Amino acid sequence: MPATHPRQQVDTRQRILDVAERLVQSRGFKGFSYADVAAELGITKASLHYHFPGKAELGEALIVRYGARFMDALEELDGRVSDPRAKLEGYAGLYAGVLRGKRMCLCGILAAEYETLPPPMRAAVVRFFDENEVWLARVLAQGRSDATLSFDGSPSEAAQAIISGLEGAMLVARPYDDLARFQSAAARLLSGLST
Amino acid sequence: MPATHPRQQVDTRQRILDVAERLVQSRGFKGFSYADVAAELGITKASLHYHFPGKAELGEALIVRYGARFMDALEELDGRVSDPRAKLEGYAGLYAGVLRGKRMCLCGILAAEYETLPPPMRAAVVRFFDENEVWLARVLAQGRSDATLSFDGSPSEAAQAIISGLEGAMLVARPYDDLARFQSAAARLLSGLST
DNA sequence: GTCTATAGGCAGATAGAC
DNA sequence: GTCTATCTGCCTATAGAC
Repeated sequence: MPATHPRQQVDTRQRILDVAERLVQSRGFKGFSYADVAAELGITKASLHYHFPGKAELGEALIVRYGARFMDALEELDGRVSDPRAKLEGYAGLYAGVLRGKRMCLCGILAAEYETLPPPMRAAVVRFFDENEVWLARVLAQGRSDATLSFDGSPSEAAQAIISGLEGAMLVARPYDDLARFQSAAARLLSGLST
Repeated sequence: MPATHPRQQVDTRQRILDVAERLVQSRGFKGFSYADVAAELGITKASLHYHFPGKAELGEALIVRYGARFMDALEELDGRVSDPRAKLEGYAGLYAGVLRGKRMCLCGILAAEYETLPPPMRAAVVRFFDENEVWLARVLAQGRSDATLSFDGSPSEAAQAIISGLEGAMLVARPYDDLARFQSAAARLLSGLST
């Protein structure tokens, strides 16, 4: 089966996304420029515009890819472990992995810049949080039904608290460059759900 | 007792800080410009540079004033209520008040932009979190000693979890423009500390 | 696909008159 | 203290050659 796109173009597109993703996760969407990405890849700014017409389209593509990868990781987690409690630990571990790379969650940092984002990017950020909430709520509901987890309120509410708790833990841990600070807060979040 | 500075200058300086503070809390530090502030106050950009030589100095002054006001509010809270549990609710209420004004915590949004901040601003952001942690840890220690609160680990660790939990709850609630979402997460954070 | 060249705008900042 | 005028630099984006 032939590739649907010329290989070189696809590779360049992915490399652009890789560099831009790292820059956004560390410096924010307004904190990086086409010039930054171009310089790092050894190409020109004009070439970037061939792959992504504008910064808004690049930003949207970043969120879509990031969200898809995150969902893939959650599916992989579903296949690997069945215990709800272990799934939650795996979920927190995904965040820890991001922070280990000195990065903030892409959608967490974009949430901070939400007011200045173009509407398509705003919608994609909210979609990311919604998808996470759905996955977490399912795990929480399962855990409650088999009595491995215990919590007040609806699974969705509890899921929202986990998401915001982990995002906040990343946000604050990063200035301190202190992974343990994140781990401590994350463990505390999940321990409240144990039976 | 005469004012140490001419009244008009002081007022202008405060009005600059007021406008800039609101802009940073909604759009971020890189999301506003001297032109924005000047236009809103009906003065010129050049006048702003008289009061604050550069954006870095303006930003630092913003954090210092914000932190001082926050600490004042905590002192007022200490004088008004004595029950540790009520103090924590009052603490979360301060965050809720900020969010009600469609704003993010100043230092929370600056934490997201941390990598791009000038060093003096970085130090001031960390100082803000540290001061909050000290206050919270004292309340938590008191609550544990009089058995009105219960938690694992050190008061400082628990304090860090509260700060990051509330910051994250604001961060995520804002794209949804949903105060209830924040309140739900905040209540869940504090309920885990009750006896 | 990638380049050179450039447009057009906005950013932070300064000089100097009043 | 505030103004006008201006500078320099970086930004996103486009035109058109190769």
